[in-house]
Amino acid sequence: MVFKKRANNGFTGFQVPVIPRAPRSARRRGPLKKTVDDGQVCAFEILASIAGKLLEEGESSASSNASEGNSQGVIVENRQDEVKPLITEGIHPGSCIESIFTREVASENRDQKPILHAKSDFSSEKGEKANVKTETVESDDKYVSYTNRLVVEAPENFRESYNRKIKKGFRSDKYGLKDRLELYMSPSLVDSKVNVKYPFHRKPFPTNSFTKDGNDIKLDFRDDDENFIRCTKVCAKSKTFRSPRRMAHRRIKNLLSSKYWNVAPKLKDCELSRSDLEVPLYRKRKTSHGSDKSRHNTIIKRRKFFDRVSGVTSDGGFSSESVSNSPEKGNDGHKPSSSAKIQVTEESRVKFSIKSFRIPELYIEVPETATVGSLKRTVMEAVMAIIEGGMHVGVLLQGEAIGDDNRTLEQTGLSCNENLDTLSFMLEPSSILASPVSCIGDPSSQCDTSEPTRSPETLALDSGITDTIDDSNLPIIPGNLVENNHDSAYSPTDTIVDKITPDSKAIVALPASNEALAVVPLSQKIKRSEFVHRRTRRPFSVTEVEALVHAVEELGTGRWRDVKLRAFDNADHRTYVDLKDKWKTLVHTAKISPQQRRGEPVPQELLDRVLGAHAYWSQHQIKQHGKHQSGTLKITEASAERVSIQV
DNA sequence: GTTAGGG
DNA sequence: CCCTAAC
Repeated sequence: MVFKKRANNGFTGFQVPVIPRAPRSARRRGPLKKTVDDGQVCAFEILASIAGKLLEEGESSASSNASEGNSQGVIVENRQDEVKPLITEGIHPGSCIESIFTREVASENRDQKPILHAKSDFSSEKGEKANVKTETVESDDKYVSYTNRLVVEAPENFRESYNRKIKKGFRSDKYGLKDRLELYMSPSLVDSKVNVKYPFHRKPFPTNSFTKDGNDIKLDFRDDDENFIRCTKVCAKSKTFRSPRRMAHRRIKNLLSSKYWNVAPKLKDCELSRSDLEVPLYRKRKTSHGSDKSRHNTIIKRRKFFDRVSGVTSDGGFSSESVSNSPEKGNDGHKPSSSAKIQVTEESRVKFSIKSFRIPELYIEVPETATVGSLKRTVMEAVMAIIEGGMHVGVLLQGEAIGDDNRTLEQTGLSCNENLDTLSFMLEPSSILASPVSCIGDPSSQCDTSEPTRSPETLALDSGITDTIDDSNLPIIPGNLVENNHDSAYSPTDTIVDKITPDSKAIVALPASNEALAVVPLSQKIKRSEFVHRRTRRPFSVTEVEALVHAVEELGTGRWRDVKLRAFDNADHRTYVDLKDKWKTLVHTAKISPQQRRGEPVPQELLDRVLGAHAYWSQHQIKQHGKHQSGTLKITEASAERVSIQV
């Protein structure tokens, strides 16, 4: 494994892959495709490709609209007097691809079930037909009565030939599909607005989507037939997972459940091969990576990067195998260059198999009208944002970070089964992006996770990072990151693992072999991380400003908690301190000339109200003291007054 | 835990 | 947005 560092930029191992020119959102998604183990995203991508292709070919306006950009969705207004095909969409054979039709109706109209006719003629060149059926899921959401899901199942042979074609290239003209799937909405749906979503439509992306050439890490994911097959299989059974039932969920919180990225490295084996006793006691460090082979290398099987939505399985992502371009590629292993000062009396192998990394708590908010597709993208971007920032690995033993990176596994007690049970790995984002994604505010606005996640911060590790990290015996232990390049092998340069807090958004890998343990180690006794990074910047939208102003007008400027509760109770990412700060800047903004203002312009009307409220509460704060509601000011005059003075 | 204010 | 003193 060769992690190279970029000049002055610290550890960049897990930054975004360099993907050519493409919309950011598209780029972000890239890496995921090949990384999903269970194939879900894989399926999505395939579908996306097909859909994209078909849409390209499609003549309908809906189709062409949808194929633009990332195609968040197309709204088709159904006319009463006609039954017209709403969409033409490609379906991934063998999978339960959903074609999401949400019907937005008021609750009183719920009895009027939408009818979705699926005219299927999804057949391969050989004439194998796919089964197409629709399922209508009744939503418990008031505004989305029904969601129709389209399920397409193709015979095995169909699937395979299909996939084979896919494999040859997404741009192939032949997908083995003769016909398209056409959906008709029943006339009974008159005058209800029907959203036709293309949740999975995306641009095809290159096969080697997670690559970084040059001096940086190169992660190369390549699918093979096996993957595709597995992919489809899994998809078939993952229906429920993708059920759009709750697509209108107002706030999806704890979407990914686990509070930390803890997960379980499955420590299958802990085998100590006693065959390497000839290893020298003192091994001279070699900074040249891996020229010196040895069996002392760590074996990490490569897996996919993500484990469903909720999981980043890492072992692939970080494994040496993934770094296919390292000069040492093909080498059986590398001498643990960093072990120079380590006394190795016998060489043993400890195998680590990290099953997956889960994603920490993510807060996501989307409008009720958001599509499942956009939700997925949102989650995806949130996840990618975290990953892009780069990560570090820490090792926890029985919940406690192993601080001494110079110790050998053996010395640390990691070479015996007992301890392996309580071993956990931890990924820490270099830049915190804990929960940056949200789409509250006006629903019309695109659910665009703006703000590219801040560029990875330079880490404390910076100076300590090695130019190359050998795929040595401790590849996932920070010590390697820190030590390799330094002769002072014993200098306690380890700062990472030392302090990690439960809310440090760390990703922790836990032994999967023991479910019970999967929850244990991280929660306690972990110290605070030094890598407490800033939250991502999230500019207030006009809508939010409006809400804030309104609340302050009523509550005054000294009750931020109340303001929060009243106006931002469901916006978890806005703390009352945030609101207070925002108000502060609002007041400032209102006072300066429009030319000096930056960011999304706040309507002057709002700024006027800000000044008005500010003035009012400045004067009335003292009087108000104990009282509460009475303060509901009528600052109309005050405002005007103020404005005239100010302007 | 909240507020208020400087950074 | 962060940090923290002060309550």
